[in-house]
Amino acid sequence: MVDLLREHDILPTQQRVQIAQVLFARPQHLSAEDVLALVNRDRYVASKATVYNTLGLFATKGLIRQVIVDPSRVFYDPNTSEHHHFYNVDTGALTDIDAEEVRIDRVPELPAGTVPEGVDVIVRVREGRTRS
Amino acid sequence: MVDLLREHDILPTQQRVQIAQVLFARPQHLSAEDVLALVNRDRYVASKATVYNTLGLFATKGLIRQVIVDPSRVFYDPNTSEHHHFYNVDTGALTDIDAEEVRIDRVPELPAGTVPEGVDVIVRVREGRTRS
DNA sequence: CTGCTTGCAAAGGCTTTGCAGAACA
DNA sequence: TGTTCTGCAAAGCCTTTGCAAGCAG
Repeated sequence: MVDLLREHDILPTQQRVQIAQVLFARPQHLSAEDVLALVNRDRYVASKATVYNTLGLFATKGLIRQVIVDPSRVFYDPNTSEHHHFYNVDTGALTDIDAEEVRIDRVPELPAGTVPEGVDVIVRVREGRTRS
Repeated sequence: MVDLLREHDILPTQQRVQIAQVLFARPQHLSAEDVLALVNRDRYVASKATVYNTLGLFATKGLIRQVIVDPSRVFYDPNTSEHHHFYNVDTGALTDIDAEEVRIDRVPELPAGTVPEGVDVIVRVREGRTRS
């Protein structure tokens, strides 16, 4: 974990290591509030300010990725490889979609003077019986 | 404009008609704050509360569409036909992508018990010289 | 008239910030 | 030791809400 941080030019402090461990414990999508709660579950590790600052830092350094699907909060995804998301608008559940499952036939020319940064595909779903 | 509202089961009040006129003046992507400013530009038409409530109502009724690309604010798009967006993370500029320009080869099976709600494709770009 | 809508101001949720003290190389 | 990080509390932003007065049908 310490090495992972170093590889991304992040000084591995106590708090950052603990926060990274929470994020990378398994593939998941956590809000800042989730991370704050999890990192301090057993014993006090980091303040709210530190959690927010650290998540922002990790995202900037490319260690994790922001998932923007809900205007009320940002989710953080430890999986930075190309993939997409289902978002259940009723429950808030966020699920991965493999990159291969979505073929983007080709994106039009980018606006002048811009370079690509990434492509997000969000498939919104809601609770409901599939007509069958 | 009045008819457009009626078709969507929206009681066409003064404020709602004015707000709709701002939104549908041309294809564009406006934040709530933008709408508030535009609708009151010449003379006072609607309060902040009414603008927010009205935008929410219009979105719920399918008259306009929310575009969620920035955690700090929601954009409203009068174009409800299938299409996608470029988002310039440096300038905040939002541009349309025609639906035909992006072919989604097929989305994987939806999570159990859910029905599709919509697909959003966001191509994030940033300022930069295209290496050429 | 009766119900829905509006507006004000206050509250709310999430996130950022200023600054002093603590940790790090 | 010099620099960077942490934490607290306060501030900030966008958005929602409660409630009384006003408008629509």
